[in-house]
Amino acid sequence: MPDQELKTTTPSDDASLVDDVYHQILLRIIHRELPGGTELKSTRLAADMGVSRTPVVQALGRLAADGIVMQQRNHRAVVRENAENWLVELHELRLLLEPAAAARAATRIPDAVLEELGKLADAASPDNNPNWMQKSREFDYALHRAVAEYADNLPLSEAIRECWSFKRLSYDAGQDTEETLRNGYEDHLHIMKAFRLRGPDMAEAAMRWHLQHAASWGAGSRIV
Amino acid sequence: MPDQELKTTTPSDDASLVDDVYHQILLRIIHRELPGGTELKSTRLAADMGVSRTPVVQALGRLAADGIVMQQRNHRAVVRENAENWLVELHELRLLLEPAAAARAATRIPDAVLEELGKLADAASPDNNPNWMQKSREFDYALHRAVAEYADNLPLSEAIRECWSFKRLSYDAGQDTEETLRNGYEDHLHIMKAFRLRGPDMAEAAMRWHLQHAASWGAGSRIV
DNA sequence: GGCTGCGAAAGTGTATGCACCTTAAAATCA
DNA sequence: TGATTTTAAGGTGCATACACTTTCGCAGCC
Repeated sequence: MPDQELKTTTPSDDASLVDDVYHQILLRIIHRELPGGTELKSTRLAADMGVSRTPVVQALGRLAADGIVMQQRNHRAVVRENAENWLVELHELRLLLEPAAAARAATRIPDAVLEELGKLADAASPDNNPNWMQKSREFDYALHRAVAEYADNLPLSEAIRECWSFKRLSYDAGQDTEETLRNGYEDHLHIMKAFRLRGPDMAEAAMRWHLQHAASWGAGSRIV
Repeated sequence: MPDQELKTTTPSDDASLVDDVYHQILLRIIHRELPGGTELKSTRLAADMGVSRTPVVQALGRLAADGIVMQQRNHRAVVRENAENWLVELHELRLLLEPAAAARAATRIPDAVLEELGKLADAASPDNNPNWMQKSREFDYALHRAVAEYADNLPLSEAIRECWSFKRLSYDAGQDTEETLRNGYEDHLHIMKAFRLRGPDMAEAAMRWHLQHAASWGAGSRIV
């Protein structure tokens, strides 16, 4: 049992081995290190990562549920064709989900939450703060997460949340430049304004603009 | 040559134990037998179902990934509030996904597949066949599945496929009446016509009509 | 009586074991 | 040689084992 535990991505608990393994495999797929068609053997992966087969099997199960990997009973899991483009294609899905969610959230998000988001927005203002970039990412995340939560539809929320769990992959890889963050910040303020005015259509439009805008500067095109 | 004489379990096992467990738990949640807030202990569930803890843990992991259950490390999984309405709320998600997918599929679905679907449609015609109801369900499934597949966007396809994996729960519970099937059949023919004409907007409209129509006769409202 | 702290019982995450299935390579036959 | 059967190696699904964590009941204490 070669236990080569690198102190990399896990600063503390709350992340189980399964999550860890899941992300590692996913990253290797997206990096085209494990291209479509590759067979993923739980034994091999377990040995490579220095863990037992159990968490690997669980991670593969989740990847299969996500549709990133295909798994026939008693057969090895296989990386799905085009899985490398997952993050890119995901952007189109967000374009379907998030504007609709924003419209729903516009009339439901509580004032208190709105105020809280406003504070985060202030803290993230580029001309306000030295490390506004990190704050801006936090604001971004909080805003989209609030949209998901107050869309008041569990499957929709979860679909969006899952999109974001993938999006964070590119975040964590430090994919965003100062320019994109600044652009995003402006868009987010528009969404906030729509929320403050409680306008579903405005919120939907602002969100759609934001996502299409983001696509134009390559939010999904150049993933890591 | 293949020695098909096996003694273990049921002969028709293409479904693993974890799928089985997953569905059982989900059904019990939707039936409100395990209402929101209920703690799900892998040990108890395993004992109840007469399996080991391993497949139960995996099933719980998938339910957590779906957002139906929440799971903190080293804590018991707990059924999410409002999870009982999952299938109902899912319909709204389909309303976002499937029309868009139909529009995309309209220009991409191959002629051969269209023809194949046409055959299924004929076989499912109510005034054509004694057991048209079963055929109609098959046609329904094949059509929606084709929409997902030829939308040509992996995450979108998978989101739809997952919606359907849930929808089948109500199917399998024999939830559909002759009336609803007949209504659905008509709608499906319209979608087919839009596909044959290669009209994205038509396909989108036909699919949207179908889903809203279905909602009106309670496709999701009265689940099992 | 209500808190607080402690210890046993129960639960969780992960590793390991085992029976069966797949796969790939060796062995056999034309 | 090339096709086909046999066999060994390796993989999969599930069960079980075990260290560690949480939960819960029950003393003692104010």
